[in-house]
Amino acid sequence: MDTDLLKTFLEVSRTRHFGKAAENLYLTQSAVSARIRQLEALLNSPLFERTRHNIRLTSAGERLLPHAESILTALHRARQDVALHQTHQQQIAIGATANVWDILLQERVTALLATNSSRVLRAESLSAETLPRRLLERTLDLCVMFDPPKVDELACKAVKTIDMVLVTTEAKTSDWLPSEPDDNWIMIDWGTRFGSELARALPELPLPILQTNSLRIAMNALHQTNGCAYLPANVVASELERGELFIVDAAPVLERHIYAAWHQDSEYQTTLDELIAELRLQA
DNA sequence: AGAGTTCATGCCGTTGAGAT
DNA sequence: ATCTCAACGGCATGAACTCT
Repeated sequence: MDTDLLKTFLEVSRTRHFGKAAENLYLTQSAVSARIRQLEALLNSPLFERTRHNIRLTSAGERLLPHAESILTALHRARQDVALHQTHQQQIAIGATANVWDILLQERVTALLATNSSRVLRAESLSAETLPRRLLERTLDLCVMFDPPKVDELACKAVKTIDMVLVTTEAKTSDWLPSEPDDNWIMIDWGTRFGSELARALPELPLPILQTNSLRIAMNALHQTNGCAYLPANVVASELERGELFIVDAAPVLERHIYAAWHQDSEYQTTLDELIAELRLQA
């Protein structure tokens, strides 16, 4: 199968528009139309429902989507691997959720690169749902995340424990807890387990004014709204010191474990062990 | 020669202005 | 408020062209 057909399929499914897809691919609309028709003939199944001003994926199209993505990612990786083989280098693909990159990995990966490691890294920020699938497809070698994947083929270990503290932008009394909408409670996605632990620990929490999986968005909103949020103690340490943030004494400190996961049959097992050590991800 | 692309055109649904 | 109709937008198709 020609990968151009898959690229075209992904672009049309992304833009939901033949003309826009054609523009993005530097083709004419009719070329895009022809490619999609060709792919549909190849798979013997319609991939899009064409109604005026509304292109929708059919169920066959929906099923093709993850396959198309992984085929193209795998091909891209294979090309890089072959190129790197000539220089005797290894490429390791690391995936993590946005907030794990923010609070832990970004800084460490940058530090690792600065040490002139012979490894070539590929860093991807992905949703928690996508990470295990990408390990199984072997388009990622190592994942770092809040919730351990429950898949037999994947090995997993807790590599870090982080203390989460409730902070506000203004000092509060010792018995204060957020309970009103005006308290501007900001909910950050620290994994499924955190959500249930939080509900148990603070059942009176109001509805969040913002829910996000990005630490940067949360921090911004926290300062803009004078709100409150559960954040990693290490991240807010300097702001606490400077008096820009305050710990809510009445709220419990919640521990979050961060897990590293990889494929049990990974060909890079030794390299991954070394990498976990170099990234200081030891429990 | 064959595959892929462009160009011109057709078909059909949507939109919006004007008439009733 | 509803209807009509022209203009527009968007996908499909076939002939011609280009490239390898």
